[in-house]
Parts: sequence; structure tokens; C-alpha cells
Amino acid sequence: MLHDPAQLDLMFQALADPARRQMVDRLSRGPASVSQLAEPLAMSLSGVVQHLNLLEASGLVRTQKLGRVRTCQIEPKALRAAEHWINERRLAWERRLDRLGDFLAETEGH
Amino acid sequence: MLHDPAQLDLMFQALADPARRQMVDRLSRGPASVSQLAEPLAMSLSGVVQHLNLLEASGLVRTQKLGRVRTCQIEPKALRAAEHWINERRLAWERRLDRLGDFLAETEGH
DNA sequence: GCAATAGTTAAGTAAATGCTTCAGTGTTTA
DNA sequence: TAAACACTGAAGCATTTACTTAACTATTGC
Repeated sequence: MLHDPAQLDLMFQALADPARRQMVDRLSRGPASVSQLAEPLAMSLSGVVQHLNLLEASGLVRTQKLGRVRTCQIEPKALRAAEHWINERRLAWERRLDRLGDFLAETEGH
Repeated sequence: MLHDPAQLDLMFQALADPARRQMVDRLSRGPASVSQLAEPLAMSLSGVVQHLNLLEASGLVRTQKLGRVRTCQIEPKALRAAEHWINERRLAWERRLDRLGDFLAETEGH
């Protein structure tokens, strides 16, 4: 479910916007309401809600509403999925370099 | 230089597009020419070049031209920077949860 | 030298994105 | 019960994005 390419698409899309990354950054320090998320951003509350909806659709943020306030939290599993995608590619590249190094070292020995 | 927010912006922006992620994926298995990158993509060569230029501007890919062929490689340092941004936020969240858990366990003990 | 190859650049376009304002809906508080 | 609060949704708009085609430059092979 988390490695579903469509979900990965939404996650990287969501992370591409600076305002949304700022929101994720804020949430990494603890839950927040929509207004609290909006406070440091030079943007209307409505704009923030739209960003938040994208973050939620991507799975990066989970929210729940109690009374009139919506509380937002990070979903670490989703962050881990994005992290993992990048990590796998980087490791594949680095392993390839290692093998190449070994090969060169061996052939040099003869 | 790699933690420069503008550069991070370009990197996440670059990773947001599926075609560009497919190019990074291809490159994680080894260097490739522009035409080789283009081959699996349902897109004109020109479109691929434009994506490639973004990838290069973001620092995720480095290229060099020999004769008429441009060879592309992944820049693992840049991948690591994006990875690191996500990782830090996720860990901040998880550490927070741990402290909360400890606190609850302690207060329950009395 | 001529043709094929590999890539580049510019111009145009349709769709997506990131906002805004404004007019709501429920929920608390005085 | 009325006003303040916390959000929500729709409509509109300027900009950016992801392409396309077409014309061009530089290599390489015959």
C-alpha cells in the first residue's frame, strides 16, 4: 500500500512545495491545529487548508477533528516510504561503485 | 552547499515528477546517455533533455559530454541530502513519541 | 564530403498549481 | 441567543509545468 507507485507520486509531489515542507517540519515537532500550521506562513488560511488536503491525500499527514479544531499529525510510515525510495537508489549506485572498485583492485593485482 | 534551502527545493521539485524519478531509477543502475534515458519513456527526446536539465540543476545528476554523447550519472551526495531532510523530520517525530511513552510509563508507576 | 547520429534550443500550448476572495457551516463562549 | 472562532468549499486568476514540433549544431562513419 505504501509502495504503491501512485501513493509515492503523491508523496513526492506533496514534498515538492516549500510551504508544505514547512508544514511537515512544524508537525515533526508535534501535533498542530490548522491555524497553528498557518501562523508562520504568509498565506490565507484557505490556502493552508488546500496544502493540508494534499498532505493528507499523500498519506504524509493524518488529521482528526474534535469540535471545531482539526488536529494534524505526521504519519511516519509515509515519510519512511519516501526515504526508502531515495535510499534504495542511492545504495544501488554506491554498491555498483564498490563492485567496480573491487574489480579494478583485483585486476591491478595481476 | 547541499543544505542550502534553495538547492533542497530544486531537489524535491525534481523528484516530484514520475518521469524524472524513472530517470533517476535508471541511473541508479549505472551511467547512461540521453538516448538511453529516453528509450523507456513515452516522450520526445527533447522532453527528456528538459527533464535532464532540471535534474542537473537540482544537483541530483551530473553529466559530461564526450564527442556527441552526453553521459549521465547520479550524484549520491544530493540524494543523501534529500534523504537526510526526510529522515531528520521522521526521527524528530519518533523521538517525541518515545519521550511521551516514557513519561506515561513513569507517571503510571506512581 | 554526405548522411546518419546525438543532442540542443526556441516557440507554442494545454493542463496543473498555488494562490486569492468570499460566502458559507458547525462549535464554543459570553 | 448572539457574537466570535475554526475551519471549509467554490470560483476565479496568474503563473508554472510538461510537454510538442521544428529548426539547428556538432560528431562520427561510410
